Amino acid sequence: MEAAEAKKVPVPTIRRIPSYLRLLYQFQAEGRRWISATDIADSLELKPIQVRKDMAFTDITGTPKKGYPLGELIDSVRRFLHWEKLNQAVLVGTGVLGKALLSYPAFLDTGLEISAVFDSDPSKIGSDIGGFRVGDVAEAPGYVRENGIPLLILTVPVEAAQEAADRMMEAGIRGIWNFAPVKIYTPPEVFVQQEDLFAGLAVLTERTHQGG
Amino acid sequence: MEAAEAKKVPVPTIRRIPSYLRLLYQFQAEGRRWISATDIADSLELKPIQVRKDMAFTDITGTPKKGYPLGELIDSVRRFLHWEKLNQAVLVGTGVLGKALLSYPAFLDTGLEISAVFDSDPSKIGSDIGGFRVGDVAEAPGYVRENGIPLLILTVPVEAAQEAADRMMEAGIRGIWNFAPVKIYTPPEVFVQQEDLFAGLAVLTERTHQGG
DNA sequence: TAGATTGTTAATCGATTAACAATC
DNA sequence: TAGATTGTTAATCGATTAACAATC
Repeated sequence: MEAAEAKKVPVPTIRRIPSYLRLLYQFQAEGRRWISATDIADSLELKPIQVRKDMAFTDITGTPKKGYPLGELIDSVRRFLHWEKLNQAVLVGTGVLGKALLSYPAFLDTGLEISAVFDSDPSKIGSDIGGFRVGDVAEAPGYVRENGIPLLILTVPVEAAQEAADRMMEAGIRGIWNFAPVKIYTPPEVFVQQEDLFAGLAVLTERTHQGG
Repeated sequence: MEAAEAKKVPVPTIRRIPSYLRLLYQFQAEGRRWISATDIADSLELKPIQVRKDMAFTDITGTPKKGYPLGELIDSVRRFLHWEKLNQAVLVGTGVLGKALLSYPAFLDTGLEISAVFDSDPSKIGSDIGGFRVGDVAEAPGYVRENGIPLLILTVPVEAAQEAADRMMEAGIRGIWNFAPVKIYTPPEVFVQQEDLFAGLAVLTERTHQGG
């Protein structure tokens, strides 16, 4: 017999929540104390019912007529995303995309902490990129194992992605943020978030040509 | 009275199709002539019925028992995405993300052509980034209007995104690929593809903590 | 031929939206 | 108080999956 499984939160809900959080910080900067689902929905062109349904997945409790207490709502949303604590990651692959992520200013307040950076290119190993000293990818698994790093940001070329992922999974990686435009195969306990620029480009070109 | 509207293709379908296309190029490199939905599904860990349903939105016709003729299928998929012809874009904002996109090697075969690059920072205007000479953003609307550029790649900071989008829409931009993590408001005829890194990060952190 | 595969029609599943009682 | 808003339960909508006849 099994314990009752907590119902999985729908992916579309998870994806909307960071946009709510950004808005909540804005409202906070404006000195607001209470925020209703209607306030959020109006700003993001969503329906209030959808915002309420999403918020119900966090542990916030609203107050009829007033909405949600802003400070508590921010905390609740951050806990939901696990952004209230540090999420340590190693980044493998210092091509243009890897470099961009290393210098991306907006990862503050997400709890994402890139704690080490690796590459296989001897001409890059030992160099400094965005304040990180680039290590030899051969040393990455040891680093991950010793420090119990849960997350891998994978920004290597397509041909190198599966091999790199395999080595890091052996070292205990639990989740992979994959920017290489290729499917990587993992056992069910390792989660892969595929970031596919071409999927986005496809939606752009297909939809822009509609009726145009 | 209206003409019968062509049924809109579901966004999840559009997003999967570039991954099919990459795989088809691989099969082509291996010398294959016929590809079945099962071949594709096995490689991508999808169900064959889903691949067949997706392919039905392109203009390919398969052959029972054999599958799809590979060359025709590639053409059909590229036409579906409008990647068989040039998709001209201007890029505004040469921060880390903009630079990365300008140097991103994988945009070949997508029909995306960045034809000009602009920034508002005087220290960047006139400089060379990834082989592009950076123009003054003030000149961007004129360039877009004169050349009939349909697409805008928006990689400016959050605070500048709406204003930049507004100027470019006045100049006739039809679709916006927005990398700034903020909602931009557009009239219904201008399509926005929001590329939100934080949405992806949210899925990664939420799912990786599940049961872990 | 027999069996693998397509394309179509129907069933299922899951997310969004609506309705509404409770309430500060 | 009256009205705006929450949280819950039900209805709708759209995408995925199943079933199956047609067929090379």
